[in-house]
Amino acid sequence: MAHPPRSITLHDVARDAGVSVASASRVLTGRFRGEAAVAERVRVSASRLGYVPHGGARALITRRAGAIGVLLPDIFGEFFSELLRGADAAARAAGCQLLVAGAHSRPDELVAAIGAMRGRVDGYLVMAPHNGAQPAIAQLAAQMPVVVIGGTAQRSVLPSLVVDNRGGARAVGEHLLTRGYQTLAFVGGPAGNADASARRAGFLHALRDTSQARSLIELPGDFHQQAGWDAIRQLVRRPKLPRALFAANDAMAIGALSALHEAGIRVPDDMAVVGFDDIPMARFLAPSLTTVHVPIATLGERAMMRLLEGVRHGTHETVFREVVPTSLVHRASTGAHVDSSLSRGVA
Amino acid sequence: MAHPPRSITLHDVARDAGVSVASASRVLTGRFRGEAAVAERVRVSASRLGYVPHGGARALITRRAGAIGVLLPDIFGEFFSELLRGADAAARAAGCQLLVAGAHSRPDELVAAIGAMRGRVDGYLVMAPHNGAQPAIAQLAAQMPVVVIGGTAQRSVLPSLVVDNRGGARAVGEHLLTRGYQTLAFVGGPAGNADASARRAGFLHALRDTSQARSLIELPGDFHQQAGWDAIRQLVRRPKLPRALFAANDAMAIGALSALHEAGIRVPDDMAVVGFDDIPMARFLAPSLTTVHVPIATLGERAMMRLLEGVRHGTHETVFREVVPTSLVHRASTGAHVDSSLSRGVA
DNA sequence: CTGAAAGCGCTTACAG
DNA sequence: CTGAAAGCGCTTACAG
Repeated sequence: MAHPPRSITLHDVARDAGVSVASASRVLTGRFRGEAAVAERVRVSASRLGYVPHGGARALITRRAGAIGVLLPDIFGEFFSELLRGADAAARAAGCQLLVAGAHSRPDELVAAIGAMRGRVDGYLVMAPHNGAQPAIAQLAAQMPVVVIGGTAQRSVLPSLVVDNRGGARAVGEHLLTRGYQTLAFVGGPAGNADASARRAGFLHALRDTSQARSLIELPGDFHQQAGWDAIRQLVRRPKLPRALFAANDAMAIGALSALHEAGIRVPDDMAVVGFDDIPMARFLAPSLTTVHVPIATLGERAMMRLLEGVRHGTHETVFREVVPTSLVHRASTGAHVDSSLSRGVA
Repeated sequence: MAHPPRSITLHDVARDAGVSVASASRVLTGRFRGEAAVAERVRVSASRLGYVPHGGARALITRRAGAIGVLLPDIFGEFFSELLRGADAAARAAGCQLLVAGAHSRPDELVAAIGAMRGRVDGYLVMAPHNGAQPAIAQLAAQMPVVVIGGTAQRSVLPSLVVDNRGGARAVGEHLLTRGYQTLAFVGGPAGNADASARRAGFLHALRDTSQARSLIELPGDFHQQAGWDAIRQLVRRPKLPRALFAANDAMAIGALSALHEAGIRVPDDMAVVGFDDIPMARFLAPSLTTVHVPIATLGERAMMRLLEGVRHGTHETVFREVVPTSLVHRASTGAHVDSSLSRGVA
């Protein structure tokens, strides 16, 4: 293992500026109370020598790593880049780094990732929608500030930010019923995924609340586009096509639109399609996708802000549950008017 | 600032196991040569006390941070999550963490992000397609292992992995000409973006190489969906529509498909559309998108692997330029047959 | 093999 | 105000 050439330390800067390391440290951390000229000399030396503080040494003494661990279930799709974008913005505003790890589908992988970050982060932002991950997260939260995003069981006692999945899905059900759709299909999310379950529950709730006659076909899914595609392939084999399809997320709705297009089934004329998430691309689909808007970047940002509060005040015992509201966005895939904001340059 | 309760240190483990910290350290880092029973005692103590090494202290003494800084121009869209996924996989395989920072459009922001990571990373993976960022990166590379992904100027002397933009774009031009399209439009990328320039150059090259009469309309773009949408709005105002559109990336092609759909212009019958990147969603568009395949996750993975090599051997002086090949994928948006791999469950 | 000790680079009481 | 010194938690020559 070759070592990088020994880099410039505070000692070098201090000597160059003719002061003690203590004074140099004070200047550079803004705690210096002496003559301005001396401070200036230190700053000049530091920048001329290209000094950069050693993060590890600083973390050792300040007991603050200056970084937040971000654990994602899997890194793919627009959803996660949006979430990360929000978290990154909030962390940067607080001068904090992001240590990111993705692709944890099994609880033991999550535990391993948590362990690998120990000692180098001040807290964790965790997205682990699978119910099996709960115990590991709860244990972590007992020792460190943790904020969970989405997908916690109802009775969870973890600090968490959750999307109003039930409310959003219920609005979808009501919308479809109001528009007179009687035969419906639902493509679900991964088994054991709390967000997916809540969306299903909300949708069923809306259907139950009506006296209208209606039928519902449920199809399995996993949040990937292919699942939406497969769902349509299943449906076309049936004697009668349902008039509306609700996919538990946008990616599957996109897959469904693709298969419908290929099968020559018109949307929304022959079948209406609704998604969930409102990823940035949803409005640019053909036809544009009616979906439940989730403020994804804001979700990441809020979660990070609350986590940083906990880190700052050492109050990681505080349990809270903040629900982020959702709203149904009517677009062309359910026959609504085309979203006019497009022409106003909203990206 | 509240401090977390002082955590378990190696000292605690050593005392609990009845050995010196040196021996405890040796056991835990696999350098212990004594009795197996002693080693076992240390391991038991460590796990019972919930010991986790302090990353900062370890970095201080080993001069290895165990993390790689990843600098992205902006975190959005499927492209970046794919790239990150590949980089994450390679880093994890090497037991390395990812310190991620995004949204650097201006060179000075990039410099700031680099500075903030100094002392806590062993190397940098940089994606900074804007030409103005070159000097900052070159300076960085003189001191630390760096690998640049995509978008470097032709004569760059930085270790880099670049996509074969020219070749891919040229194939698009040739394909369109071969199919007899004579009136073409091109939507470019951001000004000063090296990837975008190379794609334009490759496309123009193909058009120049033919004796066929043809016309080309160039439209400005910025890699966002909206730009593709706007491009179509521009084109429909003209007296005559071009027969084929090439967008410098998939996001803009998606925006174009959306606007074409809304305008009632059929794809590919009235206008063929081609993108670049082959993001996972491309095959699920309606119609499915003909585009240039870029192995995005592989790109991130390869780049990380080469970077880690440099870190391991301290050979960050080695300059290389690895070109990742691209290939044109024919789908429905240019009238090709529908991609049959869909039905084989490829997500 | 094993432990006492030095030292990585930094910040911060503690004296002066 | 300012500097010498202690010490954060760890690894690794160096003796024994």
